[in-house]
Amino acid sequence: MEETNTLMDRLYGYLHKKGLKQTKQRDLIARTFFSLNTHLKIEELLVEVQKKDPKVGYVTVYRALKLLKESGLAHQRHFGEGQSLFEPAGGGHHDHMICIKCGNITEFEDEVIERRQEEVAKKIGFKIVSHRHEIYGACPKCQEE
Amino acid sequence: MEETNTLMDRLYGYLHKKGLKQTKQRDLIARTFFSLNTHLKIEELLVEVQKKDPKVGYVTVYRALKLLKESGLAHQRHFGEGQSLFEPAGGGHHDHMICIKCGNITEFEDEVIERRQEEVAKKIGFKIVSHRHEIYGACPKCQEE
DNA sequence: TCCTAATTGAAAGTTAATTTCAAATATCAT
DNA sequence: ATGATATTTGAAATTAACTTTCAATTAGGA
Repeated sequence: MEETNTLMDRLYGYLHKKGLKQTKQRDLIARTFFSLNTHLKIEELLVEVQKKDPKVGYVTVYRALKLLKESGLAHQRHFGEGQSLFEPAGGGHHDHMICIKCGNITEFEDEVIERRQEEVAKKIGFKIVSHRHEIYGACPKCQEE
Repeated sequence: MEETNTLMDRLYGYLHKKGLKQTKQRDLIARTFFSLNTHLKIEELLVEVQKKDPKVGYVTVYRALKLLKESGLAHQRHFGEGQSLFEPAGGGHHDHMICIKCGNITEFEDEVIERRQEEVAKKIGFKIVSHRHEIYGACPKCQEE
């Protein structure tokens, strides 16, 4: 996968810059994460990783994701309650629509909302650093039933 | 406080309807919560409640807030990480701006964003049940320094 | 007042995240 | 290639926030 290799290179660059090491576990975890290219719980990624190497433990996946987050290559999301999800930080900014029935997550981006939000903040003199906008409801598939 | 009494009446109505009991602890907790009228962690509300009655425990505050939530008189929010916050559900819907320096929370509501969000969802056939829109950054006061 | 179901509070249990630590491993300098 | 050394790994222990359990207490209708 093309994209995965680019992201791996970025990871190697970060590791080198920080004096950290390249290990086979980290390599496997990051590669798996990037190629799945979706929103995953730590446990879910662990399962995928263990298909390749059953000896890798939860903590190693946990730490690898933490590292990816620090390096800017992954985002950690906290939808609703429960475990957090990680997603590769490939494209630009986007927000999320979460199906409360099947759990499916759709990304969206809307220029009008983004701009309007800037205006709302400016009006009260608030300086935006980040934001999250999540829409919960039923995806098309789950409305059929 | 006028508003507090109205909310207390709504609570009593709910309790009666559900066959639940009116107790001095619940009364104190709800009254304190409504009169503070802000975003509070369970622990924070506990501290306030204990100023009046030191014997009230964490679990009782926890359960009282759960009840207020079920009755629609409080909303539970999960900003960032850590503990959740509860706020009285007095007014209508609103979203939040959170200062990442001082923790101050400002509410906002914008018709343009609300409407636009409906359109975005409609476009992909997603049926909105709820949403949350949080803006993180620096409040006016924290930008001065 | 009495009876019964609801409530309280302390302690125990749960869930997800995080830290600790000894053994293993990667990288740097020979 | 070899050795020295700092990093990494994985299991187990710890933490943090929330939730449940259970015996004793209390509210409120009969």
